[in-house]
Amino acid sequence: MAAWRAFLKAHTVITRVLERELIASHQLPLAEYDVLVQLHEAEGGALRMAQLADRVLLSRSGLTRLVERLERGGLVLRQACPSDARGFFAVITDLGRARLEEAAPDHLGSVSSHFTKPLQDEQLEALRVALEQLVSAVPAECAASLPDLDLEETPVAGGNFIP
Amino acid sequence: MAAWRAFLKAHTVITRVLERELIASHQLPLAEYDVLVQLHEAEGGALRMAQLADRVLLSRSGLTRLVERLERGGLVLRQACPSDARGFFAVITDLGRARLEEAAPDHLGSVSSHFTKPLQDEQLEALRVALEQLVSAVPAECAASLPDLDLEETPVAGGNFIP
DNA sequence: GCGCGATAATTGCTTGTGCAATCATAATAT
DNA sequence: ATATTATGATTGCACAAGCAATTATCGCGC
Repeated sequence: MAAWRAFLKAHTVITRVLERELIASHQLPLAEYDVLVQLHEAEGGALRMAQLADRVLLSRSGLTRLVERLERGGLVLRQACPSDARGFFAVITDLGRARLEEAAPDHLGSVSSHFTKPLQDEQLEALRVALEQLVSAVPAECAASLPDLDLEETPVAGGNFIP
Repeated sequence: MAAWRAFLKAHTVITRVLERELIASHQLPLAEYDVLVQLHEAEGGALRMAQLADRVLLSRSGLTRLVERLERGGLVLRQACPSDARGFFAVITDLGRARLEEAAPDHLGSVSSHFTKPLQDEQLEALRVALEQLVSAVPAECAASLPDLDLEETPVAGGNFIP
């Protein structure tokens, strides 16, 4: 139980600090930063909406609006999927990459100082293992009842992006 | 970095599952449950608003409305502090205790099956230690800039409750 | 080929939440 | 004593996010 409390507290505290720091230094909310990272890491800088939603741990509707905001800011654009008329890609723009590369060092620094550095290497590794264990331990029934949160990567029709 | 991602994912996934289960079984959001627990554990079933806010990891304004809701439901009541006319106590009612005792077993079961049980005892203990370390590692300047989140328990004027 | 269930994404709606500003009261200093 | 500053709590406001319902399209069975 103490562990559970610590888990909740650590999450809120660290999350808030990181968000503050990222906004202070680059006017970029964490959620938006995360989208940029995921797109940047993805092949062709593009990802289907559903996949992206899974990776940034957001409901599908939440992602729709988030991408909307980013599109307004010119950091991302939406592009219809050629092979599936229902699908859309979110694609990172040059401006998006620029902003990301600008913000990344500071944010990585924040994560390091508030998450990585305070722990010893073995502690960090143990943490990772334990947390991944927790996620994969969530039984299938539960996962199913969570509308918008896939635990395993779900492949999406329409394949990968061809720019 | 993998550890950080795992941390975020574990939190969202587990948190959502627990919330769903608690609502499904007892129509009780996690935040409200948490308030009841904190009050129940507190001496006299009462806590000053600020203290309560810290314990449930909520901003002060957030807590104001949360207590408002609970008061409407009759699970909690607000009571003026005799020694400090600015202060208020949130006090758990009998109905509140009843609802809590009703919900607690199921919720504890949920925490156990999604958090405690999947880990070995040593893992869990290591997790607790690491997470507490993280929280206490947050530097004072950062903590100060977080408006509504005290890391150390702050004593509050007006002392404890005398029913 | 046609209809029917599944799937991708969005939209309406509601709600919970943090921040900044506010009000009232207490504590402190002069 | 009084003025100034600090503190406890609340309110106005804006916003992000989930859920449920909707729309459009795909793919399967017959």
